[in-house]
Amino acid sequence: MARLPRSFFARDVLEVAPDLLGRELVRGAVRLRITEVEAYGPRDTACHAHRGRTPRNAVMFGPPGHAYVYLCYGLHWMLNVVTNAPGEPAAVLIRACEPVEGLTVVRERRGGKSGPVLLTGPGKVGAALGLDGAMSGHALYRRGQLELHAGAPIQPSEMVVGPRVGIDYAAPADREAHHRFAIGTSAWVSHRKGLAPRTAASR
DNA sequence: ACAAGGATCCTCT
DNA sequence: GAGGATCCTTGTT
Repeated sequence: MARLPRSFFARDVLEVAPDLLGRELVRGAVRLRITEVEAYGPRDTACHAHRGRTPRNAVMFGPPGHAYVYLCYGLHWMLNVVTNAPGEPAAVLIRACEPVEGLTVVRERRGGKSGPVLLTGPGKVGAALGLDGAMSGHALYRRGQLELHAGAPIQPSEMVVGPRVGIDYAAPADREAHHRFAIGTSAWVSHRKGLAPRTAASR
């Protein structure tokens, strides 16, 4: 299966995020279909980069198509995909996936669990892929340790949207913005209550 | 050099 | 629904 080209990522984060649904993350024997994402962009107080460039978030200011991996709460590694033009910090957080291949390895990395609890949450996705800080900055469009394959994009009618999770520190408008996107028909989605079909008015 | 807090997860109740 | 785990990043002294 084909990797997504670098040009795929060189668009606005709000365009790339929903387009990542149905795409596939590949690391070794593990292949995961993306089911839920969140967009974090420039002029967004929920984004790690909103106060400017720091050692941690520098990757977000770099070229699109690279992984931004960071440690959350001291123990969870989170995977983001950098978008937009260089100098314009933005990234898509991968919040949930559905296993396609390598379920045995995923179970091992996730403490022997099974079912949606395996992969519904950004820390779980990071664990299932065996990620850590060494993967931050890695180019996803090249052949390598971690790749992003084209898979199959979803139908617009399958998509549900809602506010992002765990960003109480952000400005009200950013907290309420519907920047979370998921596959409504999938069981592999976290915090489903906050999600609903996109209305005509919100497009 | 220090203190505060975090884009979460798991286990209990 | 609540609380602890666990440690890095950041802003401040």
